[in-house]
Amino acid sequence: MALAHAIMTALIEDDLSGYELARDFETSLGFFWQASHQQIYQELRKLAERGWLNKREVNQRGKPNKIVYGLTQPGREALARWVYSSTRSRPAKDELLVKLYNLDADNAAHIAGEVTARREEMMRRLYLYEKIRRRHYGSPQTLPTRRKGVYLALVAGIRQGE
Amino acid sequence: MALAHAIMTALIEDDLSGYELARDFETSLGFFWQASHQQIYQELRKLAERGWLNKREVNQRGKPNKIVYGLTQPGREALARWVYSSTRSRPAKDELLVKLYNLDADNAAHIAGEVTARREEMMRRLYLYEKIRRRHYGSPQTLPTRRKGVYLALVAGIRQGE
DNA sequence: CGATAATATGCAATCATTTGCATAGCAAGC
DNA sequence: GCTTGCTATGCAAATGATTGCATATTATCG
Repeated sequence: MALAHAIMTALIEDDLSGYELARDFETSLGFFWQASHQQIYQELRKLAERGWLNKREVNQRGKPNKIVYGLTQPGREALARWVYSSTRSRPAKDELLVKLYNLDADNAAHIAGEVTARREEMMRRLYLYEKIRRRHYGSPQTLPTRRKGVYLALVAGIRQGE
Repeated sequence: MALAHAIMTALIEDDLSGYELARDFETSLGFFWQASHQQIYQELRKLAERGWLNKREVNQRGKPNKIVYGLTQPGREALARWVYSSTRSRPAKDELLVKLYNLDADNAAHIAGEVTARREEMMRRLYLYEKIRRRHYGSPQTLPTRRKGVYLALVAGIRQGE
């Protein structure tokens, strides 16, 4: 049930709609936990039913209305408990590395192309994360505790990407 | 359908039983694609039905009989085609980094413990992979093409682990 | 002889995730 | 007026993966 907790984590500081969550999951937290909008919408409803999130509809001008979710007290408590649960390290599944096991003279050019594409995508991502780090985490020692954790996750993500 | 192709990849050079595959998936290829024995047994039967693998029962002394699977010619062709299909980069889901977003004074010690455990596990793994690299991939330039690919995957895995 | 452990395979239920489709409001540009 | 694109939410079906259980053979140790 880690998606639920990833969503709640994204809601620690701000209330967000499903659409906003899905968008944010492509950056920031999405570096460590990706989810499609279908998954997110479903999970949000489940979490609201369970009482871990509250929902309110927000009327907007120029845009369709949205449903904004926020952490409830029981939600915050469940999240705090989850941190103490045992972490199962999900495997990093990577098709590209499996393809490398199939390298031969015929497919070498294709695989090299895929590796290049992967590297370029990662470089774009690293550029974005580096920018975030400089802008928001310039002096990590002075950050409040929770933000230090986010900083560490960011640095870990950058290292891994490199 | 990447599990199917990961399994076939594991069978490129050697015929293996489900049990042996499951064991191997904990090392080598399993660094890039993990699967439980239930998944593997099911997938093996599906692949055999589709004609991509052949199966034969092997009587053993001192152990229960096993069913050994091998790549058929259609299987090899399907695998070769798969290499050219587009790679969807599966996200690296990592609960531990999500937990870091929840860092506070209360849980800091617990999270630090989990980070340490992760690092130690990774160090053990890196030690193993380093050993494999030295023993089997000492002079990568002289390897046949396919083994060069495996070498590159190994190095990528080591770098990522570090 | 009994317990334990490794080998070896499998079913059934549930949960997680993806894929494909569907709808709808409004803005901006042609 | 039409198309395109972004915002916003959702259903249904299929696939992928985990969890819990079940079974059986043989070796080894006490």
